[in-house]
Amino acid sequence: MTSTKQAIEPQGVTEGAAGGKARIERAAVTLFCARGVDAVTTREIAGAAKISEGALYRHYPSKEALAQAMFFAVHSRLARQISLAARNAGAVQDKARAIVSAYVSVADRDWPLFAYHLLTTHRFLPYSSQLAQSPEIENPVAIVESVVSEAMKNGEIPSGLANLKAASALGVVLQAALHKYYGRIQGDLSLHEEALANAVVAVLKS
Amino acid sequence: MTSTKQAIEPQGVTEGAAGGKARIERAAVTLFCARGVDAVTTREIAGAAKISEGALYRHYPSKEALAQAMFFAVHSRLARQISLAARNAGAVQDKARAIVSAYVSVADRDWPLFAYHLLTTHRFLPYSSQLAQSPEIENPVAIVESVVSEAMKNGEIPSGLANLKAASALGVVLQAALHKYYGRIQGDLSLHEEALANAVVAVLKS
DNA sequence: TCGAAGTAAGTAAACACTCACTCACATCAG
DNA sequence: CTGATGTGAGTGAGTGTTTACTTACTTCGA
Repeated sequence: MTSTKQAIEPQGVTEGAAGGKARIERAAVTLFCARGVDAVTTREIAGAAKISEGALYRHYPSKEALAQAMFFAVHSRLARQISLAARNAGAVQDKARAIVSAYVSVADRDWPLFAYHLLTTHRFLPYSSQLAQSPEIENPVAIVESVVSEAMKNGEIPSGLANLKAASALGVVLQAALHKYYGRIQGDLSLHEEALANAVVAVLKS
Repeated sequence: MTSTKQAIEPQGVTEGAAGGKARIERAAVTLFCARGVDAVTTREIAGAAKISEGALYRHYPSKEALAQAMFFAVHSRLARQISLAARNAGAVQDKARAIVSAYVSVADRDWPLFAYHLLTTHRFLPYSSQLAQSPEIENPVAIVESVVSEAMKNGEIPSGLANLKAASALGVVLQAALHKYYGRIQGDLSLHEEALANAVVAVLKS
């Protein structure tokens, strides 16, 4: 138990010990959330992480690279978990519940990091299509859209605009997360997993 | 018809003619959306508005004041329309439909301005509680929460956490708007008013 | 002893904002 | 009608400060 890496998840960014790099990442994510990437200075990040400004550049070549790395750490984790959830279950309802479960568990596992992703998506999405690791399917939104689209073809849910329905379903969960960030909802998101899943299913069937 | 001011709404910010101030506002909102308030320079705004940097300061005392003014222009318009919608109708379903209608009509009336509001809410919400024009009720989110809360008391919808349900209901509409901004949904939001309203009602009843 | 991690003091560029001045256009006393 | 006076909007070249990033040097654990 002492040296085994416990590698179910590859010990994600910013989690675990308090090494210099981890402290930088935690400080950066918290500050970026509170004031926005562009308004936070490298001096502030270094100060909050209790290292000098120069040391920051031992770990990341630029502020932008740090901001990007933090974003894609959650983004790819989300994509992986959701893709898995979408593959496993059978009926749409089950897939929906599994996807909601994946979202809230990623959010609760590292809330500051998830909040950062939530608040800065529109800043980094352009990069996402540039990089295009997998053809397009490694994007949480795209995965949800394809699940909805298939369920419409199967006649499991009323047909309509898959894009729109996917957006609405996602919104149920993401806005709840946002309201948690604003302090309007307390406690772990997983406390509300049941209610959120029910709401998502209701949207899909509407 | 030639000289009457047609003043149903007080000819909102950035709408109408192409005067210097209006050009500044349109340019600023567009740039702020695309790259974020902090990343956009005053020189860029002036350039896009085809005036000099100095002229910008004849109309607004600072870049931040300009950004704030644009935000609260939509924020208060939204609050007014939603408050009206919430007051008029009787049953929750009707209120929900009226509120959705208010959202999409504000969004369609001046989409760039609405998109700016959508993308920068988390930046300006702190100010909103500082200013606190009306005790708290002039906030779109708070209005929706109180509608949900009352409907729960009346037994119109299953009881539960009003905050959570309000967030989920709002998410249905706001995420759809976001997806329109990302280009995943085309055309005016009002094209989807019916579908969105149905989804919101489904969430409330879930 | 060697390299990764840290420090303190830079530097050049970019930024928000200012300032002295111009200009087109009202207003209106003589 | 006309010339003086005022005004709101515009210009463009600054100004001081702040910023991301660099560099030369130190520390220290394996």
